[in-house]
Amino acid sequence: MYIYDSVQKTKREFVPQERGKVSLYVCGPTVYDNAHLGHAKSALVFDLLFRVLRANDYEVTYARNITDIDDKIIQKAQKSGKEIKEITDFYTNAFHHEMNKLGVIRPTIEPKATESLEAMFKLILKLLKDKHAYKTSHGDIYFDTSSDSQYLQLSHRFQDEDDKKQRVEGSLEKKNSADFALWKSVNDNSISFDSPFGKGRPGWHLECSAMIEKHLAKPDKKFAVDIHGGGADLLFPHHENEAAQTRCATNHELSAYWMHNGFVNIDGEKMSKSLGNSFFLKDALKVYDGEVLRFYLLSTHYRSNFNFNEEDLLNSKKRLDKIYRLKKRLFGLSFENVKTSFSDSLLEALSDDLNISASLALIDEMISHANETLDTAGKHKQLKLETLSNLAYIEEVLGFGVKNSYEYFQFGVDKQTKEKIQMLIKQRDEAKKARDFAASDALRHEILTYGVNLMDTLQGTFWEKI
RNA sequence: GGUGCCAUCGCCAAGUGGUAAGGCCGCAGCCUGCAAAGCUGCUAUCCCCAGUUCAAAUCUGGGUGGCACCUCCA
Repeated sequence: MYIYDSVQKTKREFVPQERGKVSLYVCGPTVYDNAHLGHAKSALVFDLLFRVLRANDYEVTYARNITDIDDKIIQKAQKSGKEIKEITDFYTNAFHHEMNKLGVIRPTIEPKATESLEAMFKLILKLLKDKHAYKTSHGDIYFDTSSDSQYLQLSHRFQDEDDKKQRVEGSLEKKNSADFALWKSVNDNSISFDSPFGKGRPGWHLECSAMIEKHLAKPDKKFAVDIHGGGADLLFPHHENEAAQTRCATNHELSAYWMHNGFVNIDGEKMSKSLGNSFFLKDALKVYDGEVLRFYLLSTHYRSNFNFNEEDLLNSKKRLDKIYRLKKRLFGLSFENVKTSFSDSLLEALSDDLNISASLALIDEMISHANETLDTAGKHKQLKLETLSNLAYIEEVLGFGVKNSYEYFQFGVDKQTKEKIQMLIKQRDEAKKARDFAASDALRHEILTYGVNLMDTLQGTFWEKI
């Protein structure tokens, strides 16, 4: 398996620290609002990585955190008068529900910040003891970036001297402008946690380092985890800061490989609430089948920036449709797993830094070949078994084609409409039998007004939502 | 201003030194009562200029254009 390491900026062979075992940590959502398409993209990319690692016979421990301590959450709580937990539980549940619809497998561990406070205290105490952190007169604790000679090497940056002075003069008793809060003390009645340093709240960056130490890190290894992932924007400052804390507080580096997924734009513009084009996943899921979104969001290489637009989504759906039509052609056949060269090729493509394009090309070729053979030699049993196995493999590794074909093609059509369509199809079949093509075409026209396409096959007439 | 990324057919998009994958759209044909679906065939020399090389979309230099990050952010 090969992975592009966005810190070393090269694609290199993936070798885990422990033979056959992989630890993977991905920065998850802050649960103060609904998940948007960018969250979906990130979750999907690492879901694919998770699946591909497992298909390569690795035993994977995959942790994706839930940030449930955050200023935005607190603001929301104060404004709405709700309890913090009420808010974070709501959005955490919504997130899980939506991920489920996207076919995202639950990570092995989903640590929460609120459950990792002890691990955070431990890190802070160690950093204070070793003079990598300092306390201000207000009781805040900062990480001293000048105490880490390797600071900024992860994100390949250097410090701007002028900028540095300006910002430090500005406020906060910070030693260096880049110093970041490990602990923010709270003196009033707002929400806080008790700690060895008094009441306060942890800094965001600390959370991930602490969870990794608590759940994944092994003391005798050079790196805390094998792979650390997240959105491209997290490389700096979030990952830089995480890496610095871990490096200074423990005897290991944070991660052996770093993976960053590209951003999702909408119609060429960055998603943002101020622009009003923020596309919440829950809204997209009302209009599109979760798997269509999964397929579309995964259809471009994970490192590229992704430009979301409806036209591309619909084109992409046509490609997924082909998988389901083939599946439909083989409906009812008993499954029997057969080894094929296709699965090897597919895994090879995916194992090359998740080369999805090469994988989809292989899938399309497999589908065409299967359809061609089924057209000419419909009773080709071996081919049918192989094709079923291939489709099963695609389901397992890519999560495409996991639904029932008929349900897939009827997404978003209510029961009443379905019955109506069935009735019209029945009438049309009768007209066809009577060779009254004028009547049959008129009925087809009527059915079309429901946004439905008809297909006459040897097995009968089927319909698909367009 | 600093740092970095990208530029391949009308659209989406692989390939990163050995002579351009795949999908959508389009055209022709097979199949079909007609369609749809499916199948077959056809469609690009890779932003521009210069260089390195037997060989470059792929490496180097210079342009042009787009984008991201610079301490809220997947």
